[in-house]
Amino acid sequence: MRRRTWQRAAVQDALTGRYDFVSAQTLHSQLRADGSSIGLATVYRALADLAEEGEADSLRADGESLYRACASPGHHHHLICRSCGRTVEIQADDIETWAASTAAAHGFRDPQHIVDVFGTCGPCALVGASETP
Amino acid sequence: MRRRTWQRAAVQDALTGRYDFVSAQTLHSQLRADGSSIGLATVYRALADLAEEGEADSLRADGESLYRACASPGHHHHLICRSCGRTVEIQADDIETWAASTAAAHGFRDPQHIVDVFGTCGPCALVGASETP
DNA sequence: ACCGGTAATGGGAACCGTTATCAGCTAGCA
DNA sequence: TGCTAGCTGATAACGGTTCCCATTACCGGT
Ligand SMILES: [Mn+2]
Ligand SMILES: [Mn+2]
Ligand SMILES: [Zn+2]
Ligand SMILES: [Zn+2]
Repeated sequence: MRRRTWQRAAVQDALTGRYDFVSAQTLHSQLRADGSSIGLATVYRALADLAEEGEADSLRADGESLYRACASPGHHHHLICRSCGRTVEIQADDIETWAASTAAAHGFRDPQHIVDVFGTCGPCALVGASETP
Repeated sequence: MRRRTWQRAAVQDALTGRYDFVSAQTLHSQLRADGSSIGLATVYRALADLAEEGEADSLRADGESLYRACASPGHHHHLICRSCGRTVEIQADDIETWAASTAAAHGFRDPQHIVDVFGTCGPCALVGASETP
């Protein structure tokens, strides 16, 4: 069974309180700055568990894993600001059927797909690439 | 200017001689096994250069960069076998326009997208997940 | 409330892919 | 055939992640 610890709750709360994708190390720093004594390894474990349970989405960018507590419960994709990390959740049935039919057309079974769109969001485009509103 | 060394040629040849995505370390091991004295750092540099020149495509999987000498010169995506790495190059104009319009619809500029499909190819489905034909 | 077992924690070491360093080498050119 | 700037490769360093393991604390049973 999976025990409920204040550390897991803290990670989940910190994640839910953000609008962007965040790394384990960033989240750990934030928690420490807020006075928590949580360990880095625990943050890694909690995020991995949340992702496994479907409570968080994860993606890899710049060689690190980023996590986000998504509002949409089902399968969806992301439109992510390169500058500030602001994320929009995207539902696209066309993509789902395209991926499935493309795989089938080439004799590939059990298709999965990775679809992510990156760009510069409106606020970041105004302010310039350096700051992060 | 960029010099032409036997090391770069060896990396390019080794890459062209494969049908799958490979890591720098795997390619280095293969070259060494074939009698070459090429260094690991050189393989990393050569692959990075080939990718920059558009001679090779790269993607990240399981925390490592994989490279492939693609036949299609322009922008395209990949259908990749999880088991053996066999890769099919995919052209999908629908996806291109979808990604661009989705980004624009949410006020995101300079959109880029990552679209990869993974599955089990025909031969691998027959043989079972353990072997790699 | 009190155990007892057992999953979870956390600090540090280990791991692993990748990049930086730098002395020696060599492709390309006059 | 020399010059020289770019290239090579052994090794050290780096950064994110995972492992290790002694200690802690959650939780079901009493
Ligand atoms: Mn999808
Ligand atoms: Mn595309
Ligand atoms: Zn932004
Ligand atoms: Zn296959």
